[in-house]
Amino acid sequence: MDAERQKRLEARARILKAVGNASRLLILEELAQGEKCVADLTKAVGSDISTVSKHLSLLKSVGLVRDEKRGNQVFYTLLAPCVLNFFDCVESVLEARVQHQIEMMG
Amino acid sequence: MDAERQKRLEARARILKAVGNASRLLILEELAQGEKCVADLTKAVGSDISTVSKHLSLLKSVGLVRDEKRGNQVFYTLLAPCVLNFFDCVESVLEARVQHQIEMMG
DNA sequence: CTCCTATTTGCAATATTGGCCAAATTCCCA
DNA sequence: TGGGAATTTGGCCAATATTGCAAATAGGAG
Repeated sequence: MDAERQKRLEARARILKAVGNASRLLILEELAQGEKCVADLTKAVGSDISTVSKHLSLLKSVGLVRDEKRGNQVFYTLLAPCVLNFFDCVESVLEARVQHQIEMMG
Repeated sequence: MDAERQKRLEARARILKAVGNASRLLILEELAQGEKCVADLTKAVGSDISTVSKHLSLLKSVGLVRDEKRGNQVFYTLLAPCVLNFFDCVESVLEARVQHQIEMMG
């Protein structure tokens, strides 16, 4: 595979990989409702705050969210709401899988 | 986070994770042109055929592709072309990132 | 300045992934 | 039945990812 294509695919993969994690998906869902601070997101996710902070920093590094410090808290905002459209496609894949499993049983 | 939501998010994450890898993205792009056998995909990807076979089996396990044995070769088909729509969103994120970097420099 | 709160960073432990090689499997053809 | 080609599977290793704890940092209030 040529190097140019390789680079392009790796750039894409980096973003998609960021979305391929349950905790980060939860964070994105929460942020879809509007900006949230790290503490709020930590409550929602249920892991250590340092873990959540790292997830956020990853999402930020790929450009999916933005952070803004106000007082001593940091608020995160969803930058690419289009990622939420992924989910329709993903759901359709899940449903097709279930359908397929039912057929296999019959 | 409640267990139901957790499960739903993990199911989604599994699918998205499958897409978050450069080799697998390449495979999906190739399959977007029509069905291909493992050997053809191996040529395109450039890793060992056993590696490509494992990528394919992962893509199949999450329901993104289907396989069909004909003779002694196995042909893979893209089942969820909607994943290709992800890429527009991903591209927009990439471009926004570049834009942001330019602003930072100015 | 000092304390308190919110967040990030460094570190170590553990888990997962991606890759290759070798062996097993499957199917065709003689 | 035996051999050869295509693919999958198992084993193993290196690289990467995920997590929590503890320490560092940044900001606001007194």
